[in-house]
Order: sequence, then structure tokens, then C-alpha cells
Amino acid sequence: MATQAKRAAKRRAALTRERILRAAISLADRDGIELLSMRKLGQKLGVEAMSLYNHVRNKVDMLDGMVDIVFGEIDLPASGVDWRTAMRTRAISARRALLHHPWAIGLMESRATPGTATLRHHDAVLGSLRTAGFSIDMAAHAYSILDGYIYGFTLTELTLPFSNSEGAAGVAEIAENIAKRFHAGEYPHLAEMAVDRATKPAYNYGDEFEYGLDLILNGIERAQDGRYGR
Amino acid sequence: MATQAKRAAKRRAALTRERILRAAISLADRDGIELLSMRKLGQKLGVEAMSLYNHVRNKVDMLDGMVDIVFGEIDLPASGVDWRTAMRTRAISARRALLHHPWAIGLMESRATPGTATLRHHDAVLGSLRTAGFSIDMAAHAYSILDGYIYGFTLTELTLPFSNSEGAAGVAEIAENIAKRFHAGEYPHLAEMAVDRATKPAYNYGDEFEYGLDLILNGIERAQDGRYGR
DNA sequence: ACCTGAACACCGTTCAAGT
DNA sequence: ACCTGAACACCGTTCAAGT
Repeated sequence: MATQAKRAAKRRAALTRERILRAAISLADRDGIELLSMRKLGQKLGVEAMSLYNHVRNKVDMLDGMVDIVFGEIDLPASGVDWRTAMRTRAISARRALLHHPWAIGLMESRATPGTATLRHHDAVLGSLRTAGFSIDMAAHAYSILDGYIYGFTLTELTLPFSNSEGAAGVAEIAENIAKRFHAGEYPHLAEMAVDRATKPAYNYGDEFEYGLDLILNGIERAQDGRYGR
Repeated sequence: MATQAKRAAKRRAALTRERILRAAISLADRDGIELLSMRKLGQKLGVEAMSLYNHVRNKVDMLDGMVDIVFGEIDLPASGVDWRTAMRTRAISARRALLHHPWAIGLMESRATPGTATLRHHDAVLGSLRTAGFSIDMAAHAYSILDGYIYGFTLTELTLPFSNSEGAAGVAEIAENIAKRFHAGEYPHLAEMAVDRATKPAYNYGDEFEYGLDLILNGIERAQDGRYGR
């Protein structure tokens, strides 16, 4: 037992699936998912790449695990609160998690083998809607619309030129470059939008998110109240 | 000129940027974007991988070009038609293009250097809304919501277990597998949803798309009419 | 049980050399 | 002007060998 402890101390820290996933996430957060390699990850953990395969089936399995951790970071819809508040809070929490882990956006809904946090999350969302009296069909509708919006909006937010949080100077610069490319009004409406954004330095894309979110929640509420249609 | 023609005939067909992009798209459609390599693409075109670099700056530039072609396949909003019809038609056309080119979804909004078809498309959408009397802010809201929904919904549609168009048997099988994983009601609402989907063999996710789309269009229309809020 | 070195079958891209 | 062969610096993963 003494020699065993000594040997354990010699290694920096025991390699575990959990430790590997955490390190992989922080590497992906910093450098992007396309720069995450098993070799670089091993290096960061002070170990050969091949050691990782003792704790992780392969890279896909590792990505599954990473995504499940991100799902775990999204607040579950609180029970005992009306569905609209629950959905609104969850949506904002999901967007925050995705902004922290941009590499995850395209991966969240594309896992062949979802983890336990993922399943728990989906179950809780459906549960919140069903408990509030939504039919199965209506719960499916609402979930589709909300998640579609959350993932799509955040993806766009992270990548669209005049939406990044690069500060006013950055936005203005980008808008100027875009404007230059529009030789003599070839894209007049894009140019107009770019100029408008450039002149509003404090433009906050988060407000845009909540505007759309509330619009969608209003629509769902109206449909749920049987006032669907116009 | 005779020898030149002979030499040209010897090669299968002149390598052009256009031909490269078309071949790359069909390869990505068939095998997925992660299996698209410059070497395989060269092979398909009967040429060494390195020849591609005479017509394409690098792989990122090639992806830019591929995405621009997909944008070109989306119907522009017709002019002379009310904005709601124009947006609805465009959304359905965009979804169809994305279903044909699933690899494109995560790439459409993330190009640092958008191509001409991309710019033309964005300009036409904004133009349709502005012409209909939308303020710049409201046009930005509407575009954010719609595109967020289109990309997010289609991403989910392509990857969620109980949404694929694998036929009834496939859906039932998947639902059964999911149900098995829920040891004794650990995820009751997910199980309920899976069973419900399995018993509706003709479940069509496209209907779900249009339901959400109309809900969003209703919301935008109401906001535009100054009847926003509840 | 866990870690490793060598190996295999791949990548994207550069560059000098060919025609 | 366009294509190529060889090379460089990488990948994920397997496997036998070590402890």
C-alpha cells in the first residue's frame, strides 16, 4: 500500500474519464473543436495520447461525454413555476452555456448515444410542458420551435459579422469592410443594415435573442390557449 | 492549336473552380463533410490533390465556395408578393436546400468571407421586409428569428432519433431502444414521447416545421401591426 | 490495470520540378 | 499556366510490449 501510494503520487493525478472530458472541454473552449486532437489532449494531461483510450472508447465517445457535460450546465426548468417562466429561464441558460462552449452548438442534437444529463434535460423540459397541460403534440411543437430557435440563433450570433461582441470599433471596422465590398450599391439593404449597426455601438445581440424568444413564447401561449391562427 | 486540342482532350475535362466545387458538394452530400478530403476529391476528378490548389486557395476557400452554391439554391423571396408569403416560401426552400446538403447547416452562417450568392440572398430578404414597411430594427428581429428557427430546426430534424425519415419500422425500432434504456421510468416523459411517435408511423417532421414557421410568422405579423405583447 | 512505442493509414499544404 | 512527386508536419487508432 505504501509503494502503491508512492507510485500514484509519481503520476501527476490519476487519469479518469471525468478529468479527460474536462480537459478536452477547456481545450475546445480555448482553441476550437477542430484543433482538439487526442495527441494535444494527452500532452495537456501529461500523458501519451494512447493512454486516453483506457478511459474513453474513441474520439466520438469523448465528444458524447463532452456534450453531456454541457447539457448538465443548462439549468433544468424549475418545477412549481409556470411553463412560460420555466421555458424562458431555460432558454436563456442554454444560450449562456452555448456561448461558453461554442464548439458544442452543432454537436448538442447530433449525438447518436445521448448521455444521462442529456436525457434528464429533455425529460425535464417535456415534463414541464406536459404538467402545464400541453398535449404530447403541442409539447413536441413547442420544444421544436424553442430549441430550433436557441441553437440557430446562437450559431448565427457567434458567427455573423455584425453580431459579435468585439466592441464598437470591431463592428464599425467590419461594417466598413462590408460596405466597401458593395460596389456602388450592389447590396443596398445589407449596406443599410451594416451602417445602422455601425452607428449603434452598444448594439446588444442578447436583446435580440430575448425579443425573438418572447415573440415565440407569445405564439406558443396563444396556441395553447386555443387562440391559434390569426 | 491541333496539338493543344489533343492535349486538352487527353485530360478528361478542364479543371475549373466550378467543377471542383460541384464535385466537392456531391462528395459531401454522399459521404459527409468529415470524409471530404482534398486527396479524395482529386481522385474523383482524376487528378492529384495538389492540382486543386491551382483553382482554390485552400480548403477553407473551397468550403466558402460550396456554401455559396448552396445559398444560390435557395429561392430568393419573390418581389411583388406580400412579405409573409415571401418569407414562408423562402423558409421552406431553405429547409429543402439544407436537407439536400446537411453538411452545410453549421457552415452557412459561419463563413468569414461570404460569396456573392450569399450576399445577394441576404440583401433580397432584407429588401423584402424593408419594402413591406419593416423598420431596420424590426427587419433584423424578423430575420434573426426566422433564420435561427430554420437552421436550428433543420439541424435537430436531421439528427434527432425520432425525427428521421427512416420509415415507420426505423422509428419504432429506435423508440424501442430508447424505451429500453429508461430503466423502469427513469425518463417518463421522454418514454411517453417515444412511444407516441412509434405508434404514429406516418409522423412527418416537415409538418412540425411549418407549424412552428406559421407560429413565428403570426408573431412577426402581430408585432409589425403594433399588436405586440399579449 | 494502466501506460507506452512503434506502426498503419490517413490528413492539408508547400515547394521545386516538370510540361 | 497548370500539373505532379516528394516531403513536412500533422491526424485517429491498433497492437504488442512493458510495469
